Amino acid sequence: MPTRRADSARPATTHDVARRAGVSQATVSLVLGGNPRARVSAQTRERVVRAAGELGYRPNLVARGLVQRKSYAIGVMVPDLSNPFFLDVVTGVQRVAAEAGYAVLPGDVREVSPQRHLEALRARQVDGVILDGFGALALHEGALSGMKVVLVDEPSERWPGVASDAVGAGRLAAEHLLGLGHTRLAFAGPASDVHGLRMRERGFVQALRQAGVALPSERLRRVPPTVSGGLAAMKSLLGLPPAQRPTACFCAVDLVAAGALKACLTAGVAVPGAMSIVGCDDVELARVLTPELTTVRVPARELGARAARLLIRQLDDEGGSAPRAGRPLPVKLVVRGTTGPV
Amino acid sequence: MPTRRADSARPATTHDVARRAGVSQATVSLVLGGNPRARVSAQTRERVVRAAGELGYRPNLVARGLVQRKSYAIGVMVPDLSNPFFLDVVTGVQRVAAEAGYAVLPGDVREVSPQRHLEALRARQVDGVILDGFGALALHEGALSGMKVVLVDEPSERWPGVASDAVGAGRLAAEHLLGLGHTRLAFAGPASDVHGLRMRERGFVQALRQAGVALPSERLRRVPPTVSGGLAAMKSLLGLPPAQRPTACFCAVDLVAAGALKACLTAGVAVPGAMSIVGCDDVELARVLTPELTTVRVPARELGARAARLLIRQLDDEGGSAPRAGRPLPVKLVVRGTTGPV
DNA sequence: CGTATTAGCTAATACGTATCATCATATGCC
DNA sequence: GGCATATGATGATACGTATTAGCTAATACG
Repeated sequence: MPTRRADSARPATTHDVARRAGVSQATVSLVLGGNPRARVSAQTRERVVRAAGELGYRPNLVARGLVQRKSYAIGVMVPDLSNPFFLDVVTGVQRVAAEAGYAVLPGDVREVSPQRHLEALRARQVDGVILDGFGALALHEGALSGMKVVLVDEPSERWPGVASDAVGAGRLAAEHLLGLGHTRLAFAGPASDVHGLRMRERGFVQALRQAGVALPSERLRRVPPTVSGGLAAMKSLLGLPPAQRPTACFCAVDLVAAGALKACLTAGVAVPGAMSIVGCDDVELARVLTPELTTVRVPARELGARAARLLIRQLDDEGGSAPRAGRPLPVKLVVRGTTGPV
Repeated sequence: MPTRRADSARPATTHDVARRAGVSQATVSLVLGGNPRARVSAQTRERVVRAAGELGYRPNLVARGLVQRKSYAIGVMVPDLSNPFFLDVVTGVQRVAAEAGYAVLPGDVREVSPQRHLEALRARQVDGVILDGFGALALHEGALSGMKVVLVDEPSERWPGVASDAVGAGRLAAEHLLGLGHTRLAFAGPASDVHGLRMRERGFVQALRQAGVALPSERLRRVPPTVSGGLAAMKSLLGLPPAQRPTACFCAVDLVAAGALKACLTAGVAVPGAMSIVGCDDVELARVLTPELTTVRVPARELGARAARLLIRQLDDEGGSAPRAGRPLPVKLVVRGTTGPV
């Protein structure tokens, strides 16, 4: 009890392996460490590998990180992980990060402020950060100084980013509804200044204007990007006098569309008979609803995957110049059950 | 270009602070490091704090972790983060972990095997792991050897854990449906050997048996714990000859219930008129559906929070004995729109 | 006044790995 | 055989922090 022997519960280190294999710690590091092109004879290599196996050696990434000044971890921050869209983005990041040997520290911002979260990530020496859904708000802070950053759906001069064709998304929704003969249209979108969402609205409005269709402000609803936000928006739209009441509504976020649909169904308004609804994102929920939601698919996973590739390339190229963003990812209209002719 | 001066972009270290404050590195560590009860004069403390502020010093958690043999990070593994229930569990963990100064590395298992993920967590020197929804499968592996572990909804002799009253959940669902006069009942649940879900089934079956109501195997459906699983299950139940067709169904997972509901609605089967449906979990989705889902609320966040507290107490008590699990968390029937009399 | 105690600070070391300069040995070539 | 070179392994050092033993100066005590 008082004396504590060499604790076998303590994980084996390169020193332990070296001792057992009869070589130096440096040699062990060369054999088991990163670069496989180290000059080590096949014989000693074999001895080291065997000893490592026998001791159950696992490299300590913390120690490695300290000396290499690299943690092989990246952070990703989104506004709300409970929105499946953002979860998909993170999943996309995770997939390519895992392949490249990077861990991902996902950050929701519901619980803790972006600034604090960024500080935590920095303290843990993440090699870079992917930011999705933050307006100029968080970006102008010096909180990002000295960090490698990739933005999602947020154009910037300072940092590279990836984006989806948000304007196109709004446009597609508008054209679809116009094509069905709707002229009294409504829009429900988040009040936030998230750039991507603003662009969806802009695309929608632009297409309407080009078609000579008006979007009066009483049919514009700015609500939180949640189901209850959509619920409130549609309730209020349904309360308009018949002459102003829309026959179709574009919701810039699927969750909002889900709320809008629910408002209609509980109010006895037939969908798509009396009200057509178009969402945007194409989250899994869209196919769970009845009727299934017509929406614009935004390739969330691909968005995340590209962001991760962009960041990791930047990291592996050892301070190489930040690569420029590619073209916006195309979006696609997916017609399902919530839209129909007037 | 060739010569590289002291790079001011490199974050300040305790040495830098020490130099600027005119004290030793050790003193800086005493002032800024963990324990605030270090004996340092107010004067030097002030000098150090100011110097740190001027240099924008941030402690390097990697280095600290190396010497303290503690990373202040915990891992949490769930089967599927896209299931909001598990996301809620993780959120609960995150909340209390953040308070205690721990970071959380959430792990989905859809992309990478549990074993690989555990290895990654171990390599990053996490201080402990919270495991949810893994059967005996992953547990009997030696992959957990030497790790501090807390289980969620999975009883074990070896590791402490927290649990919800899964048997009670099944029971509540049964009693509710029996109370409405249903006697031809069905069950749809995951085929997996996840213990918590099995117990939900057991509670349901037990309560039926006590009421003298049979649950013949043709009204038992084992499907993946997803929406499409529920869809398939209900489709197949609706295909039964009228004499065998159930008038109500308990789905052990809300997602399955959502699929079941959709199957009914698209088949023109009135809910709750011709079919009552009870889910389990009470995820947000339950209130998005129309009609809203009657379900049994399982306190996911609280489950995660307790698991985190259990783990962190274990960690802070410096190898203290693993605390025993408390009582199962109570569950609660939430009657909404998918159940009604026969 | 001499000694014991304490407060306040520092030098040295450790954590586990990567990496570089160095050294010993083997091989090539004329 | 003698020299240049390539190969294979090692010792030493660094990464940024925590921590302990120990040192100095000041204070307490008899």
